[in-house]
Amino acid sequence: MQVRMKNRKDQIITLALELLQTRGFDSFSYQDLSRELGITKASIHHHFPKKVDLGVALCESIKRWHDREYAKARAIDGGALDKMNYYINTALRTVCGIDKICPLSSLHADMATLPEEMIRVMKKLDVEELEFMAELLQEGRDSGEFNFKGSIEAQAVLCVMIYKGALQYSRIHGDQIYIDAMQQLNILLRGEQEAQGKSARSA
Amino acid sequence: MQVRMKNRKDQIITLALELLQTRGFDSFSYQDLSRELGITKASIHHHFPKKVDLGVALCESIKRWHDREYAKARAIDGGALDKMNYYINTALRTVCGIDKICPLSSLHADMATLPEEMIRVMKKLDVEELEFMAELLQEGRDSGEFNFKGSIEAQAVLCVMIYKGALQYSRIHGDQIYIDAMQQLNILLRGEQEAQGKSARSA
DNA sequence: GTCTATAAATGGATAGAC
DNA sequence: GTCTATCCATTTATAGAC
Repeated sequence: MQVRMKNRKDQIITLALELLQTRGFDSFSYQDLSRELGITKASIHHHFPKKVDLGVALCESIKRWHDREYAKARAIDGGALDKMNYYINTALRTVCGIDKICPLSSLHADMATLPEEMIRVMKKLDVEELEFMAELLQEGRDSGEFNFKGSIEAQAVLCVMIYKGALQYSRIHGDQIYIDAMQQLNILLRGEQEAQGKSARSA
Repeated sequence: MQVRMKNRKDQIITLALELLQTRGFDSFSYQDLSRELGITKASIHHHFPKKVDLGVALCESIKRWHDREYAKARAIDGGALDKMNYYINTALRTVCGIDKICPLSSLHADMATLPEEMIRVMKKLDVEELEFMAELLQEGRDSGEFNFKGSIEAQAVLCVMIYKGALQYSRIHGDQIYIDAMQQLNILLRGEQEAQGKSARSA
């Protein structure tokens, strides 16, 4: 599956990220990593002495992923909806596959048991994601592509909750619920306009 | 805090539910329960031999809570929005307080590690919640109180994702994000109408 | 960087006395 | 229904050899 090309540290992070998204930070162990990588627990401890070290590395990895995907989305040749679509339905959807949730959602759920260091980064990642959404919403509203009511900030909050929730629910109830949620989000953003034809039907 | 009036079994369930909402099913132990209740682990095992037994009891408790609150909401003397408001902003918001998430959201996050028995009930609870939302949305649309676009089912999915997400985010980022999300949900449901005055401003 | 070995603590669980 | 005592597996973590 994975073309053994990265160094061990990156291999561990890649696998740990996957386990974070499927089981949660508390619910995967050094033993899980050791088994799947074919090295001992002690070796993992060599790269990440304490689990919190691994946790912080995971947060940093998520941060890099975010920055990379925000940049790719911004570079999309198209409107705000195209950019948002790329981020949600290509970028996020791809790292989640059929059985994983957004890594940030996973951290949210484990909040009460996470070390303080991880909480701080997690909060920052949340804020950055909301700012990115707000940026796209502003762009879409300015261009006339979007027609939602209410403040940009409140709408950004709504968007994030919807697509993260859709990923969580689709893991349990299958693809259709994700499709439903995304289609409804589309309608919601476009406001008065039609979903497909963009043909304004002003009463 | 808790007026020692219920039997042990109920005391355990009450506390376990709280721990489920704060830490997640995998991340609280018989030891946690034992410590806070002042009885030994062995005593807890007497009431719930295996943890899955406790888990199933928790699911059943959530189910009873749901049925009770759905009934109370339906009995509200008012429109669909009042009923929805009761369920979300009174019932759910109260059991979550400032530091807890919706118990069903907690189970969602732990999905990969939960025993099959719990998954089955969890799915059923999800479906029932979506049906309840759909019922309120239908009522509101019929009465003209709501003006959202798209199918009832898709909109129900959206609502659930929004209020559950709002509870998760507010635990991390404080009340304001919850208020923002709820206000935006309100606007979204009323559609063309104004949020407060209900004065139709049909262009 | 990886291993063996091992420690110390925790978690789920059971047996049997009171 | 609650306790003491105990078991076994797992988890995080460290020491030290190769």
